Amino acid sequence: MGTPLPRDPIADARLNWERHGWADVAAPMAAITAIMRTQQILLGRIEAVLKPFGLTFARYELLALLSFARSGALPMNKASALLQVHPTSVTNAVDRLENAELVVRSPHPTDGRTTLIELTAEGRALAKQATAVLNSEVFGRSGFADQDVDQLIRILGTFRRNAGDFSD
Amino acid sequence: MGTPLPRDPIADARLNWERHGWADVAAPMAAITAIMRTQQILLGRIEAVLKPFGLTFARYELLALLSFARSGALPMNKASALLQVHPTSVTNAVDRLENAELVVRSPHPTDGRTTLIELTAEGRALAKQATAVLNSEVFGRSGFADQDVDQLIRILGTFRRNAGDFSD
DNA sequence: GCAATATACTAGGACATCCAAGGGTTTGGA
DNA sequence: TCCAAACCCTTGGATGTCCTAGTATATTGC
Repeated sequence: MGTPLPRDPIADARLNWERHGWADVAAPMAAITAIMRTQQILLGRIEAVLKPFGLTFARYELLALLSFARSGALPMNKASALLQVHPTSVTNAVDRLENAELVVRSPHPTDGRTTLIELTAEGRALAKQATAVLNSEVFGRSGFADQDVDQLIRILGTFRRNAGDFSD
Repeated sequence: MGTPLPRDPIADARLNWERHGWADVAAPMAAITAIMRTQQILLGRIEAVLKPFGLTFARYELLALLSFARSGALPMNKASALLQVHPTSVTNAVDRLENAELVVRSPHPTDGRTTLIELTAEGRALAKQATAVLNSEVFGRSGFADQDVDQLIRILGTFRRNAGDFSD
C-alpha cells in the first residue's frame, strides 16, 4: 500500500457523484465502496497473520468451522452452505488442506453422493493456534470502537437477512 | 447461494467464540466476518449488473476513475494509488480494457518510465451507461437505511484513516 | 559526469472465486 | 419397478489479487 493519500479517495468519489447529478445515490455509493475497501484491508491483515501457519483465510475458515462441529466432520455441501461460498471453492480448499494433512475426505455412511470432510489431529491443533493469534492480532485490535462494533453487527445483520442469507 | 439458512451463521460463530472463552473478541470477530460477507454479496450484485456491459468491477472502477479525470487520462501508478490495488492488478485491468478498445496506453510526455491510461470515446460512453445502471440497480437499492448509510460512512471512514489509507 | 538508488511497469506464479459441464447416486412419481 | 429429475462433487476455464523478479528510465550524490 505505500504512503497515505492526501485525500480520502472515497470522499472524492462521493463529491464526483454529487457533481454529476447523482446526489441521490452518492451516499450509498460511498458506503458500499467503503465496505469493499475495508474488507480488502481486513483480509490483508488476516492473511498476513495466517501466512506463518501456511493457511489462507479460506482454508482457515474451513478448519475453524470443522473444529466447532461436534464430530469434527461435515459434508462438503454443508460447509459450502455455512461458509456461503461456491461448492467448487470448498473442493479447492479441501484439496489443499488434505495435501497438508489437516483434513481427510471420507465417504458419507449412508449417502453415496456425499463426501465428509474430517479434521485430523494436526488440523485441529493448527486451527487452535491460528485462532489464538487471529484473536489477539486482528479481532483484538480491530480498530473499531465498541459501540461501532455493535452498530456494524446490527446494520450488516439486517442487510444480510434482507439479502436472503438466513431467515432467523 | 441457494436457500436462506435457518440460522445466521455469523451469530452462531459468535456464540462458538463465547463458548470457547474468547468472549472478549467475539463481537469484533462477528463484525469483521459480517463485513467480509457483506462485501461478497455486494460484489455479486455489482458484477451481475456489469456483466451485460462486458465489464467487471475492477475494470469499471478504472473506467469510472478515468472519466472523472480532467483530461480523461491518468498514469498507471496514480490509478494504482487511487484504487488502492497492486500495480500488477492495474496492468491486468488495462490489458483487458485496451483489448476491448475502451482505453489506450500512451507514453508520458516527460517521464519515460510512466505510462498514461487514456479513455477512448467508446470507453467514456460505456462508463456512463454502466454508472447509470449501477446507480439505479445497486446504489439506489442498497437495502441500507439512510441513517445506517451515514453510520457506515462514519465508522468505516475512521477505520480507513486509522489504517493509513489517507491523512485527510 | 557517472555510478548507486529509486521509481514505473510487466512477466510469471500462487490462490481464491465463480460459472458451465460432466459423471455418479438418490429420490420420487408413473 | 424404473426412468427422469434432483442432488453432490469435481474438472476445466476465466478473472482478479498479491508477490517476486526483471527491465527500463529518472534522480541523487559524489
